[in-house]
Amino acid sequence: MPNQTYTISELASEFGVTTRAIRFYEEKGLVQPLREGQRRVYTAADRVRIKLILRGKRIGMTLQESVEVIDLYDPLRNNTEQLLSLINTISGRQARLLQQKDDIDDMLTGLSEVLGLCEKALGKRQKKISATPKK
Amino acid sequence: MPNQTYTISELASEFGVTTRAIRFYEEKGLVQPLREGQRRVYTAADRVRIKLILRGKRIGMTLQESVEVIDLYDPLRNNTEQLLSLINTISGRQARLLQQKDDIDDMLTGLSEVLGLCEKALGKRQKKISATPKK
DNA sequence: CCTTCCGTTTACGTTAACGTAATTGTTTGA
DNA sequence: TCAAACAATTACGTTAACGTAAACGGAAGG
Repeated sequence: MPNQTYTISELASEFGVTTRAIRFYEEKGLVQPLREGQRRVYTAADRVRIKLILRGKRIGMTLQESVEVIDLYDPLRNNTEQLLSLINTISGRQARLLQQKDDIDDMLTGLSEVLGLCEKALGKRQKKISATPKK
Repeated sequence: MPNQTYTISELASEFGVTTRAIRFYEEKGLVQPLREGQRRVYTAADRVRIKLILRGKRIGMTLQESVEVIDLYDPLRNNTEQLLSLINTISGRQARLLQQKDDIDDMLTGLSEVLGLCEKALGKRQKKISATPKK
């Protein structure tokens, strides 16, 4: 079954968003589902696009930025100038992503430290508790 | 010089934001600089808070989320219930951050592939060019 | 036949995070 | 002394990304 299709509410519930959101993405030109009469019919490719858009959102990209990144994959340009500019675009994006990874690592480190303090504080209490009669 | 202070425009230019943004953060209660007459005077602690807020922004957190995370560090709660809830909060946040790292890694992988294709395409041209007379 | 579920369109509302004036001090170097 | 630079307050404007509501259509089931 290679050409599976999806309804809007299937995708909405799969991705945990509202149908309104998906229609909004269409308004903005991010996806262009087929129609069966009035009803929207989403292909596997549409589904992937939406998935990538939501991935972008999770790391703080705007919808426009997400499509920009997605569009880096497709038409595979021709002339040298375009290729060089594409390389620059990609490099810039990679730099930002690496910065984000650093930010995340810093935050994770901080949270782990706090977590350690919490457990230490709880540990003291647990000792007290475990010294009390069981059950 | 342990108690260095900063003016609003110093911090603004250091962090690459506008003074309006920093005043906005104050409106929202994210920082509370001292005053010297009318003028705002920022301590090193204020500066760090702003830095952390901007770090949060870079990875897609709202200002409120950023302060929530920052506030995880300070008052180091007392009773067991609070500690357990704090641990849950932290764990949830860590999970989100790990998800974000995965998202970023996926995107980085994709971009590297496209970059590879670009360079391959350019390589072919370079061969042609390097076969032409130099200078 | 009637209700109950999808689904569609249209349109106004909302929140976050500032931008952009306009106006009014205050200090400071020529 | 006076303009230039920096700061403050007030207030309206803007963009993104949907939320929410109203009103309507087809189809499926009891």
